[in-house]
Amino acid sequence: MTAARGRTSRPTSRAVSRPTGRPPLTEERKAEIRLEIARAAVELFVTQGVAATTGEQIGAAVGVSSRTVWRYFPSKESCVRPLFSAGIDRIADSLRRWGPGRPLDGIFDSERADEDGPLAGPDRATVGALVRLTRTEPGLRAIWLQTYDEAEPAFARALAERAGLPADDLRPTIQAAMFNAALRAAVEHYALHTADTHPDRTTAQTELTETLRVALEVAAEGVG
Amino acid sequence: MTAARGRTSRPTSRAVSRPTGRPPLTEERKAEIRLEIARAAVELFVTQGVAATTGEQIGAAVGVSSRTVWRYFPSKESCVRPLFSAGIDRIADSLRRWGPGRPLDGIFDSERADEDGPLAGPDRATVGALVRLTRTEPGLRAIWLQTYDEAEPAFARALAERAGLPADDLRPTIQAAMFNAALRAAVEHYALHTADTHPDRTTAQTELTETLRVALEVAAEGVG
DNA sequence: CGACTTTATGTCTCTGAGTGACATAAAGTC
DNA sequence: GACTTTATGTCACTCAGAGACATAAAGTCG
Repeated sequence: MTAARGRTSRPTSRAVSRPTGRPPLTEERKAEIRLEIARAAVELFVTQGVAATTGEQIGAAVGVSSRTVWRYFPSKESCVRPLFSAGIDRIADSLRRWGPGRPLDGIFDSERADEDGPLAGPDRATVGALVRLTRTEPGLRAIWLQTYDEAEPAFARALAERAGLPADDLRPTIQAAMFNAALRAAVEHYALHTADTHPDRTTAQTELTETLRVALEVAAEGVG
Repeated sequence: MTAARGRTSRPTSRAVSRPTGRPPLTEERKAEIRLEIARAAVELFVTQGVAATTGEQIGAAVGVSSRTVWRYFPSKESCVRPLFSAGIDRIADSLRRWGPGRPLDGIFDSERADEDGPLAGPDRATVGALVRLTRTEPGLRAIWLQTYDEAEPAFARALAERAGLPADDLRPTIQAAMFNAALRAAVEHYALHTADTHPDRTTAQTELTETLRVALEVAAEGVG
């Protein structure tokens, strides 16, 4: 197992006089392990299907017992979440850093969408396949939706702040849901229609950026 | 058990010479049973929490074995779906009957939203409580999201048709997702903020209609 | 009425997800 | 090496959910 065995990294900042003993895993290390389990799970889900893969198999693929898998993830399907949430987290960060008064449609190009957008990173192709799997695997679909759903309150807060409204106001709440849904639909559309037609990475990324640009445009226009 | 026992209703139109034997349950009868199980499940979920209620208990509450519960629903949490989907189905019907060229914001008032809108019907209060439960019960949240998610393709087709575009075009797909999300967010906001402040039925319904009107307005405006 | 047929539900059994309790190993301090 | 804390493994358990089969319900036809 390349993953979960031992190997505590040094915590950078000393907490105020921690008692002696084995130092706990850093959050970074935990995230690494989670990601390793996630990749193994996706590999199995794609090749065998979700129902046919057991927690035991997922653990074995990383050299870990099933019990440990459940310590890192609350359910079998949720093992894919780190792959899903990476892209959304980048968008949420972009939105958070975005100042008030500026139009939303500047988010991606200013933030180097080619590298930082959703579906970026080393798992681009994997996540694409995973999103496609969402169509046939209801359990994965649920995780996919849940991942976006959990980002929604943060969007709502940001939009409410920009508009100078209370955080639980109806309008920014609805706008956040719409913004979120537009992004999700765009990523899905990309994964389903244009992903595998462009094996070349840069072309594919350009397509994705264009798709997201349309999403922001439609979000700004509204549904007529 | 008031529910699932026997009692086949007469199929209205004879299928072309069905062979002899016990007639199958009509779809209406099946829907009745599903609804009865759903109500019992919600009752238990609200009072005990989801984790604490077993399939056996749900079945017992309707006088049916757990095996039968799984014949009507694929999972414990999905027992609540009939309550959730009723409102969305009404909206989908409204949208389907809506002619091309007309603005979306006429949907509800013309369709007597007070009686036919989401959260209408005898289960109005129950569904409100259920939507609130969604905040603390991830399993129910997943069903709630899934219910709306499944309505999305129909919305996308309707919008694509209105715009004279192919069904899988990017823009109507995104618009459908936004429209859907706006409705969902509005219903949630209503259930969380204004539902129990108006125990009076008509006042509550008026509030809901107003909330939905805002949702359609925001959907039409877009997120600025 | 009873023989026959089809459907709905119950019973039994099994796999696997997920949890809690406890044992053991890893990785540090003194 | 003694001691402490954390991470993981092992074992035992509950329950969700599915498959196989038996039985009951509800009809038709003689």
